[in-house]
Parts: sequence; C-alpha cells; structure tokens
Amino acid sequence: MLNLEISRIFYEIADILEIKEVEWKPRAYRNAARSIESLTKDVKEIYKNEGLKGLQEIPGIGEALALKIEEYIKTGKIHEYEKLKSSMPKGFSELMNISGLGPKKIRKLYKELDIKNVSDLQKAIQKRKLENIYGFGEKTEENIFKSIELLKESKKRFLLGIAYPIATLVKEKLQKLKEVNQVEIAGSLRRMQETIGDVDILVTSTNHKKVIETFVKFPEVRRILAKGETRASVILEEDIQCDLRVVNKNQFGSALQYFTGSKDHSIALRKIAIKKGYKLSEYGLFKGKKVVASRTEKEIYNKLGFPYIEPELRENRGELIKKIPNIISYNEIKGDLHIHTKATDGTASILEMANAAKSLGHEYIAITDHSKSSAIVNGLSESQLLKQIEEIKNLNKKIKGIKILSGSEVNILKNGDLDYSDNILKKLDVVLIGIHNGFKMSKQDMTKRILNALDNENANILVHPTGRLLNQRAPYEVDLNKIFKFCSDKNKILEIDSSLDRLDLNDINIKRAIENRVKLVIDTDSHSVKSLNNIKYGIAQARRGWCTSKDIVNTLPLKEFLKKI
DNA sequence: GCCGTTTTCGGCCCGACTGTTTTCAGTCG
Repeated sequence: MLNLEISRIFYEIADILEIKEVEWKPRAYRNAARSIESLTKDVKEIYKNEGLKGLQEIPGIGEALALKIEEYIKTGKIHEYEKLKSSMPKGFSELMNISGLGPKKIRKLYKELDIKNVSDLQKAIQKRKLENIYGFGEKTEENIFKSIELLKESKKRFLLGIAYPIATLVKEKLQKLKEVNQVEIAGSLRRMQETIGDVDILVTSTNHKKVIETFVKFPEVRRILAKGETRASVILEEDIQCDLRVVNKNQFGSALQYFTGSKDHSIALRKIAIKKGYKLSEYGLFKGKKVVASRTEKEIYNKLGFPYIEPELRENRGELIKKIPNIISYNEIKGDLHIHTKATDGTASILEMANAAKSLGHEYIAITDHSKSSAIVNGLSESQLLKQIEEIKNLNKKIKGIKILSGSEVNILKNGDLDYSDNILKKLDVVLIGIHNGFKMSKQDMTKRILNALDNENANILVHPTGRLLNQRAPYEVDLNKIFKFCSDKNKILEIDSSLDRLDLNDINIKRAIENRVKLVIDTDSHSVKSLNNIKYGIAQARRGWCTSKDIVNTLPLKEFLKKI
C-alpha cells in the first residue's frame, strides 16, 4: 500500500509546513495527499509504466511532488520529509490531531510554554498554565483537555455496519418530530464509506431552535460539543459523534449535496461551478446574487451539466470527468453464496438460513461451511461434508421458493493446495476458496499460493481476497494485478465479502477488478440469520467501485448463474 | 507547490461556531 504511505507523509509534511507558517504549500501537499489516497492505480505501477510524466498526470502532482514520489519508490524515504521531521521536536505533529488545536495555537504553545508533544500539553493543562497565554482562556484549556481524552479513547473509526443502524435510529426519531419536514443522513455514511468518522444528519424545519433543543436532549446523547442556530454536535452513547444541521426547506438540495461530500468531490464541484460562472455553497448554486438551483441535488447537478450522481460515487474518482455507469441497485442480488451453519461456526441450521434468505427475496443460497484445516475449531471432514450434501438434497425436496446449493469454504493450504480432494469438490455446486491462516508470507509466495489454489478446476470463487479486518488486521501482501489477470483469463470469480469488519474486496480494489474485466459476487459470509441483512454493505462497496449488475454474477437467476461458474 | 477556455503570475472553496482580544482570529467540516 505505497499510495497510503505516501499520502500519509504528504499530510504530515503539510502539517509541519503549516506550523512553520509556510504559505500555500500545505494546501498543495494536502491536495496531492488526497489525490493519491483515492487513486485506483498503484503509484508504483504508474511510475513503472509511465515514469515521472505519468505521476504528473495525477491531479495535484506537479514536477516537485512527482520527484518526491519517485524518491520514495526508489529509496523508501523522502529527504525533504526527514529533514522537516528532524527540524521539529519528536511527537510535535501529533498535536495537530487534537481537535481545537491548529497550527497557530500550536506555535504559540511551543513559543510560550515550550510544549513539544501531547504529554507536555497534558502536564501544562494540569498546572493550568494555558489560561495565562494571550488568546487562550479557561474554556479553551478545558476543551483541549477533553479533546485529548477523546483522541486517546476513540482513535478508531466506526465500522459502516456499526454506525448505520445507530444513525438510522436517530434519523427515525427526528422524523417523528412535528417541527421536522425532511431528514436525511449525510456525510461518509450516506456515501456508505467502509468506516465512518462521525454521523451527519440534515433536517429541514420550520423551527430550527426547537429541533436543536430536542435533539440535544435525546437520551442517547452523552455530551454536547457545540450548539448553535443551525447546527449541533453531540457525542452519542456509543461514543459516536453526531452532527445535526438544520436548514430551510428551499436549501435542502444544496445543503445535502454539500454535507454529503466527499470533501474532494465538493471542492471539485465548486471549482467547476466557478469555471461556469456560478458560485456553489450549502445555500445554493448562485449566478451573481441570484439562486439558480437549491431545492434538490438533482437540479444542482443538472445545472452544472451532470446527471444526478449517486452518493456512493462522490469521491472525486472520475465521476465529474467520465461517463458514469448505471451502477447496481440495492435490490438486484438474487442469491447469497457464502453462508455458514451450526455444523461449523454458524448459529443457525440450514433450514433456518434458507427460510430467512427466502424472506429477504433471494432465489438461491449456497451453504458453505468451513473445511477441516481452517482456523476454526470444527471444520467439516470429507465424510461430514458428504452427509451435508445429502441433507441439502433432501431439504430441497421439501422447501419451496428457494434453492439451496451445496458448497464449501475450502481453506487454501500454505502450499496452495486445497483442503479437500478433487473427488469431493466435484460433488459441490459452488466451491469457495480462501486464506484463513499463514497470513505472513512474502508477496510473491502468497500470490503463488493463491494462484495455485485458483488453478484447481473445481475452485469457483476466491473469498475475502485480501484477508484484511477493518481496525484489526492489515491485508496480507498479494499481487492483485496477477490475481485479476488470472481470474479474467480463467473465468474465476472474486468475492465482495459484506461482513462488517471485512468489506473485502474494498471499493478501490473492486474498481480495479472490473477495470480488469474480472467478475464478482457479493456475499454476506453469514454466521447467523441476522447477518444475512449485511448484503447492503457489500452492495454499497460495489456501487462505490462503479459496478453495474453485469459485473456481479449473483444478480443472475439460478440457471444462468450456474452456467457462469 | 500546483495550475491555466480571461492568467506562465498570481490566484488557491466557503461559511458556521467558539472563545476571547468586544470586533475577529482560529479552527473545523
């Protein structure tokens, strides 16, 4: 993940330069950092194929930054960054992460109180030294103290699947207030980003004050961070920050567009507006002082020459430049192909899972319990799997309205062999293969291991292809380009796993996969009846990765699906 | 440091909230 390393470094350079009161450069570094962060291609690949010229084609990257990227690819270091870092006290740039502290205040704290890091700052606050500085006061000191606590406590971001239900609950409560007209979740949650920093909710109302007052008194609210005429910011019980914005009805579209972001998308859109002689803000699209669009997002996009752009696409990854495909909708999945039962580590029976899937509208499911050498305790032996195949045959005779397929989630051994013999694999309708142990291998070995497994003629789908666990485990090293090429050539399928902590492939890799003509499926990897509902999070990632229903094999009816695998 | 259908120089998104210096700078999203 060279892209992420480089963008992190550029962000940090921006912070340091800002503290040093360098003008404009911080903005350039941040633009570049954001640009690299959201790139679908690996900068290393770009550099290898197209050299410095190719790097300079990335928006926000000019000659100087292209050279710095080159330096990082070649040496693993950026001299300028090392120099800047060593010019600052150790731990200094971490102060920038404290909310309420910016470069100006940090400079002042350094000059006046010799505060070099977070722990110096904590000590100074304990001795109440901050209050004496010109520009600081009792309140500022208290807020910084609280911010440090918050930073320590909740460094992590919330999983989409954790934040979504909470936000939906708050949304429903707001909807019930008689002063509230429209309510919509905005921000990264509306874009269905894999993790969420905070929850943004937008409402229109005839009585702003009343809505804000009622909102901050919801029993779920633990602490009020800010409260004004048009917005309030609170910490909810689960430690999730929730920002509420109240706007007038005729500004709902422009406000929703603005608060949905992404920041990158909004900035790009504003620049386009300026170019076309408009001004875009949360209050509307203006021509001079006249509002030309503001009630709906659609009219704003249309006026600027775009079709309506789905929130999941608003990441400034080409949606304002290229033609947007007709992305998959939330009700097109016809079957869930990755389901565990209590035969291994699930909690429900085959029948219970099948009935639940039927009520969700699925036409088919595959039961795919673990094989014996998976990391879990009790994977199925070959004879147990044979018994399960028989059980499913019998169930299919009884159950109506849904077809149950026999499958397995077969572990890929360290040498790239599969955990079951070909004889039994042949008997299955669907064979999933996946890595469950031995994550720490070289990129080369892991790629070879997976390709070898995929090469088994019985293998259909590679599940959770990078093995990452959000907030817990980094993806294993693997050359996805080689996997993509192999899958595209040999008709193998990659999974978008909808588990809350997996979402693997992720949005960027999904986009790369379909650019390489790879076919995908969206599954839940369910271990319970309830988790069958997680399919929406996987679909969301597919939408973020620009997938149409044609890219997703399990949008097909059963017969056609079986022909494709 | 980047970028260009008014510019190779001179701009760089826009507005709300907070606290403090009581008229506005700093910070955030």
